[in-house]
Amino acid sequence: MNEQKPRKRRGAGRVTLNTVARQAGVSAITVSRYFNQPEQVSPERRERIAQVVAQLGYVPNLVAGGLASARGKIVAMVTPNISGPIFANTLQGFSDTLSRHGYQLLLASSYFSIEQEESAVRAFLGWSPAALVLTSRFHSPGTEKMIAEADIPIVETWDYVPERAPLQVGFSHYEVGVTAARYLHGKGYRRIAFVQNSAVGDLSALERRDGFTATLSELGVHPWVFVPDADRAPFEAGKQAMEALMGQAITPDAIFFANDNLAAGGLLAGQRAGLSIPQDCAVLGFGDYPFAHMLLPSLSTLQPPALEIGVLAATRVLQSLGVLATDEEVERLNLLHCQLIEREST
Amino acid sequence: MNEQKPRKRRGAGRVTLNTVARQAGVSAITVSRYFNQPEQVSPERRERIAQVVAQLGYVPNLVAGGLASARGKIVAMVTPNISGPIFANTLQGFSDTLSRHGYQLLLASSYFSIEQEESAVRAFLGWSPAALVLTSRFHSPGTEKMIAEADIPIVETWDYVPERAPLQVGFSHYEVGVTAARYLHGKGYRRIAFVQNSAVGDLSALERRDGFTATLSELGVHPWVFVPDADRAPFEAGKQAMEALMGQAITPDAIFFANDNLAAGGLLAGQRAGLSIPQDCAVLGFGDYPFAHMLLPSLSTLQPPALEIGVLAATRVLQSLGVLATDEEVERLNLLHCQLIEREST
DNA sequence: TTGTAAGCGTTATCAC
DNA sequence: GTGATAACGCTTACAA
Repeated sequence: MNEQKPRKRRGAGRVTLNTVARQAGVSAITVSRYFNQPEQVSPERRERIAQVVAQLGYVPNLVAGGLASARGKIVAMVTPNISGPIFANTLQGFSDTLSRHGYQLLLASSYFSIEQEESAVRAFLGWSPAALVLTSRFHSPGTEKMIAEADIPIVETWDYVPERAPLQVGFSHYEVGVTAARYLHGKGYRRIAFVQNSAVGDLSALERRDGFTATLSELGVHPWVFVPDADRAPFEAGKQAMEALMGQAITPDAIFFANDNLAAGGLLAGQRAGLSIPQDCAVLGFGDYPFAHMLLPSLSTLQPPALEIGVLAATRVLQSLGVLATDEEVERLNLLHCQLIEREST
Repeated sequence: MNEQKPRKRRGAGRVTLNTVARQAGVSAITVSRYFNQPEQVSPERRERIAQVVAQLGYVPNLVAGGLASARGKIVAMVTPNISGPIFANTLQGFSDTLSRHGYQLLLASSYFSIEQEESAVRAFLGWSPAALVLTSRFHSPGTEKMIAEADIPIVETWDYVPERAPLQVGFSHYEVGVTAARYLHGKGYRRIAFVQNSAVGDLSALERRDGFTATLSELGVHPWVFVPDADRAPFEAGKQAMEALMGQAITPDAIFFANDNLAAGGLLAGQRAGLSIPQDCAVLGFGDYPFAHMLLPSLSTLQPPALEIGVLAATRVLQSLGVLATDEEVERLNLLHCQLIEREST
């Protein structure tokens, strides 16, 4: 067991606001104002303080500031995962927009588990963040309680549910399903299947399915739904789906996959089996993952406004905090839309 | 201009350690111990406190704790980007390992700019994080100064430079170049080119180039280096490179691209021009991006230990903090290796 | 095992 | 425009 490196506690020797104040011959609060409301400090003192700050290499202690003001310049975000192709762009847009305004990002991932989300939210709240951003609308009762009581702006992203209390920045997954169904039906396909995501807990994907199947039924087409084994990686699940579907007596002429990873697996499995796509079977994905345009044939898909969600969520947060100006009240409902990207696979 | 939502300052009504202490009939410090050294609190009080905490929904204020102890349970990380395929896995591994031990991740991206990195580091230091993790060894003088003076564990990832002071968790990019050169030469290729990254500031990619060209020279092969236009997206830059290289009088029989995005662009441009790969020209990438195995032909590439870097970096951080046990001193030098993934494109 | 007292470094409040 | 003073909610140090 190694010993924790001994660090002097009571910040002995640390450069504080007081050190700067003494050196500059002003009071601590003036230095504080120099950082927070510089216009309230006379130009001469401003210059003097700037000098001392540079000379001493003073870095404001934001922890102390956060405690004193009960409002740290931190925004917390919980996302299902970081490394996936979906949420990464939202994260990037969110983080960049925030940091441009001096806010820091506290991040955790939930892996689509509402329990993990709850524990992340609980830990975050201890840092009294300026705002909290969640992904999707599905939370544990504990999380619901915390966000109801938290006295900070809460934003839910990716989903869009007007009747919920938090700010909404997202799109309707159901609508995505509707769009996909109309599109495939409009292209003349009539034996149409949906392939579900193998990741348990991705409830939004089920809404896409519901919109898809309901619309097909309305159009008089009986929709197939294929559910891959729960433990498979998406790419493998896509393969499994394609092999299973094309091995039947009656085969589909178009398949809508719950996401592009599944679709890519399906695409390759189809080609390996000698199918020509889209002639024998069209393939439609969801997500417009980075590789979608690199496949052969390139993958038709629905592109979610990922980056836009991140930027807009950050903007609404900053507006709620009064950092960014708004003409009127902060827009609570922000409905964005997916874009159908037609490529070669349909 | 909208007004900042008025929030009570002096946490009026907020549930604090003292509220809990009063309710439980103990002193504040006992409640504090209940959270930090539960074994020092008698079972009866422990149970009583647990009850009250649950009943009041008390959430410890980590900001106050951080200020008092000068050691917040936050670890800060600066990465070139979040959404790219490269660093995302490192980030994920890092974040997950940390959060398993109750530490939170403070994150910012630098976009390969040492100025942005410096400003992120400065902001982070204000939160007095328990540790700081950077990507690569290239920093501004200001950053160097801060990390030299900061009294916390510093880790540099992805690069591996034993002579530097911070903990190193990474691999040798130069060695990657050497491996690639030997591999292509060993396969019998003799007219070999390197395609540089279009992203300015990606200095590690230049080290791969150096290892590659130096090794080829040693092997008696004259290495080509193609530099795409600086403003192009990687995929487009790869296309440009392939078209330019194959348009010459003497064409290469193998190309090593600085990363898989470039390689994918090259691959598709080659196929579109009617080349068969690898017969007419072999293509080797770097990164093993998620799509590498989905391409047709699938892309041979060098796979960096991305996730492993993240997990190991977090482990070393936790060991340095005494959270995780170590037999001896914390390993300062952690050299990992890339793996050559041979697929169809070579 | 438990408690008391004294800060941690900043900002809100109010007075000048 | 500037300053003195008292918090913010917790943990360290020391005592019992």
